[in-house]
Amino acid sequence: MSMAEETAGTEASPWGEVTPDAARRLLLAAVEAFAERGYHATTTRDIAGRAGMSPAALYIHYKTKEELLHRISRIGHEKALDILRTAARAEGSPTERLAEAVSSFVRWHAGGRTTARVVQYELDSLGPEARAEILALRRQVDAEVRGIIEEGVASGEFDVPDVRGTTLAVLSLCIDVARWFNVDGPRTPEEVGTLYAGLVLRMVGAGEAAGAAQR
Amino acid sequence: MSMAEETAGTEASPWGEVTPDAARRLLLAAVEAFAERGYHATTTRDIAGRAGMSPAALYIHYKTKEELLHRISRIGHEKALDILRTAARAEGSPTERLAEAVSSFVRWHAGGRTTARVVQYELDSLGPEARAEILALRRQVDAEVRGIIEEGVASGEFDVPDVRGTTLAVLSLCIDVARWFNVDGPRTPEEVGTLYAGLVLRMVGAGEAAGAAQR
DNA sequence: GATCGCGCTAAGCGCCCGCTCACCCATCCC
DNA sequence: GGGATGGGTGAGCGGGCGCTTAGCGCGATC
Repeated sequence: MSMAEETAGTEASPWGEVTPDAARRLLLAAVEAFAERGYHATTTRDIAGRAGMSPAALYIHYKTKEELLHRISRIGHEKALDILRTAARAEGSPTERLAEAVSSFVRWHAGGRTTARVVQYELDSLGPEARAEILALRRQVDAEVRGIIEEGVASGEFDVPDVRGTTLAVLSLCIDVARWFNVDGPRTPEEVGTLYAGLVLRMVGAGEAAGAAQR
Repeated sequence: MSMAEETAGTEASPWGEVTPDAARRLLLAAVEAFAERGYHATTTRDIAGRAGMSPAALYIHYKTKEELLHRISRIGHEKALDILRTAARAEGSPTERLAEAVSSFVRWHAGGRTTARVVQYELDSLGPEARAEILALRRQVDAEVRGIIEEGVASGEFDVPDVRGTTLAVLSLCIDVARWFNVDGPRTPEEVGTLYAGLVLRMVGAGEAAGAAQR
């Protein structure tokens, strides 16, 4: 009832694919609760209550509380991967594509902080098989960013001595936005995205070549 | 019994000041448990068991489970602040001091990943008053790093359009090391510290001035 | 308009949580 | 040697947890 405006601030929350309606409401309630208090501190009674249902209703749509987290995590990672893939496979130089990848990835983590928090920080609460599935998605995320950086190195635009380490650092920087970003703070997701894209280009040495060309 | 080698790998864990001995063993057990499973998923029975004591023994030394987390968090933040202060107030140019600050801060997060994880990621599990106290320490941490960057801008060594935002990004980058660093992984804390110091110097535009001077 | 099936609820099971309490046993002071 | 002190234990409390089950209301079907 109070979460109807969810579609407004966030960039088109990807929960549209979840059906039926009651299952989606429960998932949305779980995302909110997990983000606020963490998975283990959230009770099934709390989730059901936020969705306006009785505790037992949850188990009609999901086998366990963990299945809720698993579904949230998979959908979230797929969305994150989709964002990076779109940026990585767009037209343009590695510099342009890296900037777009970072800024859109950061925008997602800042704007959809609620979801991103759960997706990025509750991984350990999953069981072994579910975690393994999510880790495979993470490896694809890493490969996507590493690909852009490698292309930039190959083209001479970037100067990166340690590609794997720098990829790790870039992703780490973006992901941690979900931890500290505050919706009531002074910065919009767009501003943070722009700031971070600039910082990352410096990290890969993209400014130097551009600067040298200008001189 | 199995945690006697704690002093080996880690850089002189700061728990020496905690007395008596039983209280320190409980604190150490709590750090391990909180880092592995999170605060809410850890039971007092688990903590006491790791320390080789009965569940009731915990309440002789600590009023509640939360007091354990509070103590860990305060000691950890004080140690982190101490590390940054030492680097910030050393002799040398802003470039040298920023590099030393980042590399030592990162070494602490990687080497003492167990402690750092609890310190950096379980803040929300504290009550309002305890959290407020810790947040004050965090503001001092931020001010220390911002100070170095401001000096570098003033001296012309750095080129930083957004000092507050860049400070945030630098700290975020360092802190997130505690999330992904793996002791069994390919990198030592020293290597990550060196890598990150280089990346941060690029973020503040320190390479440019040096590069320009070399040309 | 009776039947069926599905989404949902009320009630509650068994378990384990944080925490307490009555008591134990070394050590130390006199 | 007797008594106080303080770190420690075993048993257990009230309560809240994840999850189950019996049954209810209601729209679709014929």
